[in-house]
Amino acid sequence: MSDFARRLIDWHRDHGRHDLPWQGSRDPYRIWLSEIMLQQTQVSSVIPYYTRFLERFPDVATLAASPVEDVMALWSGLGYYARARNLHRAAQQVMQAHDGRFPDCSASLITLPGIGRSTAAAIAAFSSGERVAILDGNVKRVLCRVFGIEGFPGEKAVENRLWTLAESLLPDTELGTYTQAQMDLGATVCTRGKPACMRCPMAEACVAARSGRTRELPAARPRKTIPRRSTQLAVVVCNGRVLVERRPPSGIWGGLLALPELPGTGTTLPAWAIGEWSAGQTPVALPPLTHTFTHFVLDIQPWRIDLTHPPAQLAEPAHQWLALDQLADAALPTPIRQILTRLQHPDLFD
DNA sequence: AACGCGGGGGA
DNA sequence: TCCCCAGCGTT
Repeated sequence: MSDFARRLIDWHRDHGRHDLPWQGSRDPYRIWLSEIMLQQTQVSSVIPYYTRFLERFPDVATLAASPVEDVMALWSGLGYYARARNLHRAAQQVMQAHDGRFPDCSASLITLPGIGRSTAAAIAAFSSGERVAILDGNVKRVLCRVFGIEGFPGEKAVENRLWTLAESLLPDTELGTYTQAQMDLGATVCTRGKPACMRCPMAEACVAARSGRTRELPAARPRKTIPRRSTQLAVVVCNGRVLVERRPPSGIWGGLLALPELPGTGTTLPAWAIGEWSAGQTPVALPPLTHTFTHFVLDIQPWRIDLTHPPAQLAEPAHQWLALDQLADAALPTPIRQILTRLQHPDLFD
């Protein structure tokens, strides 16, 4: 066994995380769910979602048979909503192609939507002990530092090198422990900001630690200036309900409920929109907010429009009325939830 | 305010 | 095959 793997497994016994809700089960369904939620998302954020999700969808058959809207609603607030859609599709694929038994080998897992090479390996290692390498953000950071790998890990050539390295380090046994140990080391010791090298089992051998270069490794993503966009949203309120619109399946907030967008980028509401929605009432500008995505910054100007009578029919089939006291259960992205929560509790600052 | 994070899909 | 996209929490 590589010295790397041996030290990691020994370290994990006393210093790894052993109390996560998805540990202690070899059920690939549960492990799969946790791994999908953990993509791009920290453990502490995932835990309450994971618990709620399992209560509502205890097995793959239940998940596959449920409306995708229910899945989206339980995912609301977690981000990267394509994960939820893929999760639902994958559940149906398992029912169809695998007779309802969730696969536990990486070759089968990788054919399911939302599961790539690293996630397939993680699920397989945890549920069946298969000897396959993972390469998530934690592992990339650890390998770049310990072995002094130069270059941005998102770059193809660097990533290929990391995959080869990760495979060369695999132990012959204890794949589940080894895999968890890598994740734990990256998450609790070899962190991005201030790594705790004093507590690290690799410190003596680590290129970055020995040369004082933990800040330089792994190399940062090349900088790009991100664009700024602005949008105006209609907050049409009637009888304690608000008009919401189902977003298209892909793109920003894909599949979630959001507020209808008003054309124009200025700070005044276009005249035609006033006619269309407000039936002569004066729209009121609500406090604007700024939401930051990875690739752009979005300035949002919400306009409140109160209707005394609901329109005979909604303008678009994607529109529906959402009761303001049912926000908690709705599939809303974070900034929309913020606007509507503020609307219902004007005295709360959240 | 900038950064990091796995996989899908389009170029 | 490569590159762009996505939403939140952390720093």
